[in-house]
Amino acid sequence: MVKVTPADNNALPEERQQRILSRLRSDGRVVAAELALAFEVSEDSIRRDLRELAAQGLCKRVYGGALLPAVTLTPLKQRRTEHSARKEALARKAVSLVQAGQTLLIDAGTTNAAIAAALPREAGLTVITNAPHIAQLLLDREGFEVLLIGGRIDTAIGGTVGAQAVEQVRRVRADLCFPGACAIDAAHGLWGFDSEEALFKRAMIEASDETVVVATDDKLGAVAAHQVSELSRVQHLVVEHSADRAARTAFTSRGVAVHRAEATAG
Amino acid sequence: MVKVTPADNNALPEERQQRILSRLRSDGRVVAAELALAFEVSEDSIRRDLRELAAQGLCKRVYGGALLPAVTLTPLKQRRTEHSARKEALARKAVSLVQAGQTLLIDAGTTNAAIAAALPREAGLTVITNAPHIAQLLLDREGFEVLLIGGRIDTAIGGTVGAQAVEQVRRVRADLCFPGACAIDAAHGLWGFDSEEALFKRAMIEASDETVVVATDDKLGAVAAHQVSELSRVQHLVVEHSADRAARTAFTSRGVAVHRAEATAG
DNA sequence: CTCGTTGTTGCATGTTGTTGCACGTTTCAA
DNA sequence: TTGAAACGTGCAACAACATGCAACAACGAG
Repeated sequence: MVKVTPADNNALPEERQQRILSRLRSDGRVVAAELALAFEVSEDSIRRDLRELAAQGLCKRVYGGALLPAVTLTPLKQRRTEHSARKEALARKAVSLVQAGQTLLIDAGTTNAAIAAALPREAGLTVITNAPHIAQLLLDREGFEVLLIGGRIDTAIGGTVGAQAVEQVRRVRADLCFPGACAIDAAHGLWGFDSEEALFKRAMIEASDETVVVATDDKLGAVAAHQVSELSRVQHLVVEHSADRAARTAFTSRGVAVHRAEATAG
Repeated sequence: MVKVTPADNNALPEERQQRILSRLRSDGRVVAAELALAFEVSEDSIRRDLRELAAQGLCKRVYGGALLPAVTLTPLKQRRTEHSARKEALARKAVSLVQAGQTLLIDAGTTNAAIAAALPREAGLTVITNAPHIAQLLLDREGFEVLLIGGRIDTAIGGTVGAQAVEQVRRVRADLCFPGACAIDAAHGLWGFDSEEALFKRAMIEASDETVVVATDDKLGAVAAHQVSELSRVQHLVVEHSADRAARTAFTSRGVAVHRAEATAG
């Protein structure tokens, strides 16, 4: 059985590659011959597409078609070591929104790990997180009440997502939540790369009184595949010092309090 | 009964190998003739697949099909770790009880962290743990399926205990469990220092087919405040090389398989 | 409008990977 | 010991592949 989207037959080359990727992500595999039939191009062109996608690490070519790339696409450990000054500046500004005695819901992610590391000790904070790395970090520093969200860990995310995690988040209540931002756009709100991830972030936001989105420049105005929530559920946005002025006012005019991090030394 | 995924019949060659591996991991064994039928290829092709998988150490070929490979101990790499040589020796012996494809329930604790660090990669192991430190350790090494037990983290224990954690453990099933031992006594069984901790360990044992207690010398024959379980629920006991002979036979005579770690170099 | 450039496409070429079969060998159980 | 089933190997047929090339459309500069 071969799915044929109405417009598959006359797609632009780049558009065709996107559609191939989309099929790959939903089915886990694509067959060159089937794609050639669906897009009405020769298998040679399909092979060229797959070659390019593979060069970008977006698929793994195999005899007859392509599969999803091996899960080891995750240099998570490596990413974590990037203690960039920019993320620390963002984290310092984000932490200024936290008040003593509050309960925080902190998502997985390197930016959020920086925030957790910047939290004040001895402020009687309770932190709920789905990331073992963040939990560990806070345990080492002592002085925090830490609650762990259980479930299956997604290695690409570095934390738990999925039904079990969502169910647990629904049973807690937080003052502030820090959903990791994959993309945020003034018109369409907050976005995630992965479906499960987006559902989890949404649950986080619904379990919190206020939401703080901390976004590096590359995430501003971007849009990803799965919507997490409307912008109206976001009360605070923390951006880098270098963030575009127009982008900042776009959020401010929609009722989001925009906080600008200090300029970094470097 | 032979499971047949809808698309098994026309899988790409490499995809077919992945599916074979997947079957192997879930069933523990595969039969060449069945695979040939399911994938609609000749047994020759299946044999070629199994040969390749075996060459990568991902399966063990036997007459008629293939089995999961025997667990190969991780080469003793002299990495700088906080674990003492004694704990590493204990961990190596404990890991030898693990078979490829199994699901393990691992409690918090430094000894258990050493065990987690000694687990073989690429053996298709699923690890369920209540300790963020252990989860983090396995995520960094990659190649493991990790499930996190959520709940409030007890800072003294370094992992989650309490009602929520117990509830989650009740919903999983493991082949082997490693409850951290506070004290173990031939007459009275396994003991914990803390009430909540003991309840959690009991839940772990009840969720597992077999229980392995790994005990340093100081814990042998000791008794603590809260009983975790009778000795009858413990199938394996791993002790140090230096463990008292009388203490060892006391456990052996009660039906517990006692495994003695190698003598440490230092 | 014309021309050159660029990018895409399909085709022809030779190469590589995969498959099933034949044949001789090994394994296992009766 | 014997026979059937499973196995390894070599081989030929075939499908998928990479590469080079020419045709063609889209596009911008002159």
